[in-house]
Amino acid sequence: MTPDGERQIINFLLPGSFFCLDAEVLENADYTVTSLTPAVYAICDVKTMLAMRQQFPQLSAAVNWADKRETTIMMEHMVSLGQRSAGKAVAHLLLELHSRLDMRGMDGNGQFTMPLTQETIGSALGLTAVHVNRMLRKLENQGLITIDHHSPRQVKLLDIDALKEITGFDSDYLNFTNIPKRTKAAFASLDSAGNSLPSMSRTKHSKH
Amino acid sequence: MTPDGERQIINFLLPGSFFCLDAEVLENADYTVTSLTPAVYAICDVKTMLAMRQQFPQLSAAVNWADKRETTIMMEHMVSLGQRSAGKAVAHLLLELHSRLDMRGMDGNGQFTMPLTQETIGSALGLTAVHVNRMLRKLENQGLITIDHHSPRQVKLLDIDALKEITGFDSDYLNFTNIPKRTKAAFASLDSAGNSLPSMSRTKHSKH
DNA sequence: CGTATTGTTGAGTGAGATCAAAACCAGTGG
DNA sequence: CCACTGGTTTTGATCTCACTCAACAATACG
Repeated sequence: MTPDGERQIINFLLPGSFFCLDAEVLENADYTVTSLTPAVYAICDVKTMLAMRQQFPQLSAAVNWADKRETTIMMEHMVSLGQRSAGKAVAHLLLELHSRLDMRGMDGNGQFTMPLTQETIGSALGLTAVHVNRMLRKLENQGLITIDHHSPRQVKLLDIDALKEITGFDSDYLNFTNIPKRTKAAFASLDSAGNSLPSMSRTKHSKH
Repeated sequence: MTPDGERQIINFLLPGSFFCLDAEVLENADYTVTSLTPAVYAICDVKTMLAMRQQFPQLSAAVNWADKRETTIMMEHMVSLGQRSAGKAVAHLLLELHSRLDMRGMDGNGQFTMPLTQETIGSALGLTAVHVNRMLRKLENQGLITIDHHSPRQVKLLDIDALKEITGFDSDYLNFTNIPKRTKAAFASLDSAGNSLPSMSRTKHSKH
């Protein structure tokens, strides 16, 4: 929140998300977490977390993977905030939510329940609720989406390919194929080599 | 970069920054890193990194601390992109750069060298170079800053308190007092207790 | 020097904000 | 079952901040 009462939504947590991982190393956060729906969550205290990281390095890496994925999504949100027009930003967000839910099997071909109000969408994209409304209506008039406002709010993407084309949506930033080969290789060699520290880092100089 | 050639700058790396830590767990990044000035950097391969994390858990936590700090700065940039007016966003960025350099002793009372062009600032804040120019000129006319455009570009903040007041700048998000007590305590107890996994996580339910 | 990059300024335009009012809907309580 | 309430969506009219286009000045650099 800003001093004058505006808020910026940083990210949307979906089922399966880790959050507040910074509590491990940061004294206090300058953000808050609120739930838009009833939700189930688990708290893991710092001591447990750090013990886990020491005893199960690969599990620790997996947590880092999930964490970095959230950061990547944040970056994509920054692109929407800074570079995309209102219409594209709204459509992009719908595609993102659809994609993230889809890979957990939580949607049926383009349709998903979306508990976000237009005001909430606006707070995420830096737009007013009024303008979000106009953009949604435009997408609906273009035959790209339909929205059923009866709770629970349902969104249906009618032409995903067209939406992707319009917004330049590239799902690569969501579809990480899990831990990369180099990471697996590193763990494998660490297991066999008895944990000796490999080569020192190299120092390089960049041109302007 | 977007398909239509626009770019969004995610963050500015200053001397001492870690970057591309996601290479540990992500196959490929959808961002690039470029240097605006000659720079010196070191590469640490994944294997070395993971070995370090296993052998020196506290060093690992320190790296995570630096990493989370970057994420916090990104969040503040999202606030600028989504909620702040152009003038406030520009002033806020100047205050941030000043603060970050100040805590490394790289500025002299409000003055620092800033290799960013107005186009670069625009790409970070979602503004055009022309409008960044107007905002900078306004700040200068208000007697809040001066800029010397002879290379190396010098910025001087004449009234930091006024700038903070105007932009709602709160340096808390930069001034983390290093590792928090709970983290230190966790490490201490882990050292003495022989690394047994403490209590399991608790599951909770949130209301709507 | 000459050329490319960066900064500056003005005039006109437009995307999105603001203000305001009405319709719709989900709960609540009588 | 209905009236009442608060939150959400919808639409119109107006305004404004920031963009676009364009020209020129200043500076950097080979």
